[in-house]
Order: sequence, then C-alpha cells, then structure tokens
Amino acid sequence: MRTPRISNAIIKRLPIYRRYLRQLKRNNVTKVSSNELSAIIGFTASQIRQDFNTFAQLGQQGYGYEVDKLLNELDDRLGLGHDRVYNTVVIGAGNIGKAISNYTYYYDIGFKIIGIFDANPDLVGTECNEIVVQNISEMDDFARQNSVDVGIICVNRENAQAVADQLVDAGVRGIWNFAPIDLEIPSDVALESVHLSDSLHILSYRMKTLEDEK
Amino acid sequence: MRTPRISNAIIKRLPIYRRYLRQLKRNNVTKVSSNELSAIIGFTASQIRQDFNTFAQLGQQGYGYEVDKLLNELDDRLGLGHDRVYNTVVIGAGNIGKAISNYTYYYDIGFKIIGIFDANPDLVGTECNEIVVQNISEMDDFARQNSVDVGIICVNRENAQAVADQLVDAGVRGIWNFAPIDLEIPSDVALESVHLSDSLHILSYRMKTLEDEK
DNA sequence: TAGATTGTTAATCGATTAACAATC
DNA sequence: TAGATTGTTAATCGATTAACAATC
Repeated sequence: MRTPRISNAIIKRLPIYRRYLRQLKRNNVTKVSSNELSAIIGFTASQIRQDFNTFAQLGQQGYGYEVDKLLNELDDRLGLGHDRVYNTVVIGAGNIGKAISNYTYYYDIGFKIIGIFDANPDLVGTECNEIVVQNISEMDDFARQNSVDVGIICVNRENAQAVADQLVDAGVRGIWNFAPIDLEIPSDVALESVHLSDSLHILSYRMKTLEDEK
Repeated sequence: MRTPRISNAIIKRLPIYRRYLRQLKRNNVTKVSSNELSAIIGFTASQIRQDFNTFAQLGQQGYGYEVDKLLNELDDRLGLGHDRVYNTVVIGAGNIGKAISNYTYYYDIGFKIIGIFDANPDLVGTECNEIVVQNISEMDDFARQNSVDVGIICVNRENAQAVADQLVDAGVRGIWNFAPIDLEIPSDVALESVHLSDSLHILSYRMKTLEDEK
C-alpha cells in the first residue's frame, strides 16, 4: 500500500530491464552506469535513472548501479522473489499448451507446472515433462487438493471463457491467456493475455513500410 | 512514401482494432460508431476517431463506420491484403517451433509455411502439418529455389543470431523472433520479437500488486 | 580533491481527450 | 429538417528528455 502508483509505461519496461541485467550478470558484469545501460537497451540514460528512482535509490553517485542490487529489486517488484513459487496449471494440451508448459518448465523457475488438463480424451493420459495430462473434469478436485496460484489458458476461443470461470472458481490469483479473446475476470484476479497475431501483424506492417519506402 | 509517419502508439493499436472488428464481422455487425467501438475495446471514442483519421476518412457523419470498409483498410495498412501471401519458413522444430508452425498454419492464412528446419537429426524427417522437417544445412538451397519472405526463429538463445544471419542471407524481408535475445539485423529487414517471459513477469507483477492492496 | 555519475527538478515533447463545427 | 456522428482543432495531460546540483 505504501507503493506509489507506478505508471503502465514503466511497468512494461521492468521485465526488459531484468532481461538485460541478467544478460550482464551472465557475462560477469557486476556494475553498470545509466549511460552504459542506455547503450545496450536503447532507452535514454535519463529515463533509466528516472525509472530506477521510482522504487528506490539504488545507485551510488559517481559510481553507478550494482547489477545484483538492481536485479534483486526488480525480482522483488515483479513478484519473482527467490523463495516464491507459483503453483501453475495449464489448460489445453495441444501444441500451444505443450509448448508453453515446456517453456515455463524450463525457463521460469518461479512458475511450477503442477498439472495439465485437456477435454480431449485422446490427449488425456499423454505426458509432458513427466506430468500426465488429466481430464478437465478433474480440475476442481485437483484444485481442492493443491493450492493453485496461476492458470495458463491454451484452449481455443470458444472454450476460453468457460475455462477462465473454472480457474477463478478454483481460486487462482492470476491467468495467463493465449486464447484470442477478452476474458471477463473478477477484479481481484490478475490477467495477462498474449495475442500472438498482433505481433505477427506488426511484423507485416513493418515489412510493408520498408517496401513502400523503397 | 506518401504515407505520413504513423506513431508507434497508433501502430500497436492497429492489430487490436482489426481483432475486434473481425469479432463484430463474425457476429454479422456491418456498421459501428466510435462510441460503440469504445464500449467494446476500451479506448476513448475520440482516440478511435483520431486513429482512423490518420489513414483516411473512413466514416460517414451522422452514421458511423462500415465494418468491412475499416477491415479492408486495416488489412491493407498491415500488409495483409487478400491476395498477399508471405512464404514463410520456421527454424527450430522443438515445442515452440511446432506450436508456432501450427498456429500460423491455422490462424494466419497470409503466412504460408513452406519449410521447417532444425539442426537436430532426431527431428529432421519428422512431420508437422504435412511438412517434413529438413536439416538446417539445406536451407540455403531451399531458399534459392523458393522465394522466402519471412523467417520465424524458434531456436535457443545461443543459435538465434547465426540463424538470423542465415535468414538474411537467404533474402527474407521479415523475421519473427521467439529467442530471448536482441538480434542484429540490417535496417531493410523487419524484425519483431516475442518475449514471452516479459508477459509472464507482468502477470506476476500484477498479482503482487493485487496482493499488496489487500 | 577532482572526476564521475546519480537523484531530481524543470522544460519539452507527444499523445490523449475534449469540444464543436461540418455534414450526412 | 432534426438528429446523429464524424472530422478536426484546441486544450490537457502525462511521459520523456535535458540540465544540473548533490554527493560518492
């Protein structure tokens, strides 16, 4: 509650900072100035300092910023603290579902996939990262026995809202949605949607622009 | 060249407009006012009118906008005209590669997957949507025989830049990148990257914010 | 101390919103 | 014609950038 409202523009940059700072850490860089970061990320040094100052005074005048300190602060702000683990279920074991399960399993250790569900009996019983796909009808019981924090929706447009409702009933606090639809969600559940086609269409927009400029 | 520079803020909204307008079309809505659209999308009516006017006068005073007319204009601007087909290759036939191939194959008819490549001999020869996965070493020949417009990078961080270089050599005009890295690309090739983890981390940010507010 | 770089205020820029005249 | 809604200008708002004093 003490948190001053951080603007959406800044929030969207936080994961980007994290990504680049982890890159630096991988390269054993321990210290960075706003100018150096600017050269890598492409934001202005001024903006970087402004952003970092929205949450705390993290730097040291005449020196710069400790990479580790920045990363800790970002992880903390983003809800990715070291001890924190989000119990996560994936709904939809088709291609996207499997890809996202794998991706999350390997790359985002803060999100632990504890269940995968599908309505298609052909997929029920198959395995993905040693997790057996269960029938969607078993989700309620499963949720009662395990505390589920996050649901990832990888079903088609037609079934997405029903699945979202089920997830909300099951008590999830966040939904990561890959279906191309606006979901209706209570205001105390977080929602983030990925619209892959938007991204692809921006690519074709850029291609067209380059073409026109010739 | 006659195109007046459209701001990035607007460009990002174009696919969103398209998405909602197609929804309306599916529901057989033929006409919409900026106020009605505002209620559905959540942008202000004023912004919607401003945006639509950046490219042309599409509406009719006292009446509103024809859904079809808007969609045609958006498709055109986004480089998604009806006759237009982008020959597309996917590099990386792992989970993400297969998911994206499927996704693109089914949902974005303007992008025709004509080849899938991987370096892993275990995957070479397997099939995805009736397309046989080829060895990455065959890509140069393949590109010489087929005109390739778009490359989709679904390999890991370590190999992504090398693949991008190969794609550029092969003459692609656009790259859709799923590897978590900044690619170096000549300025006449369009690039759009999808950073799934950024989206997931914004979800956890929102979850944390909701939690703090309690 | 001198040099470097942050923290922070003030100035600028651009994007959004409000308002209303034009017009179907 | 009256009502509705766009097209467009002007006003507002917020985000970015510039500048520099504070300070390590």
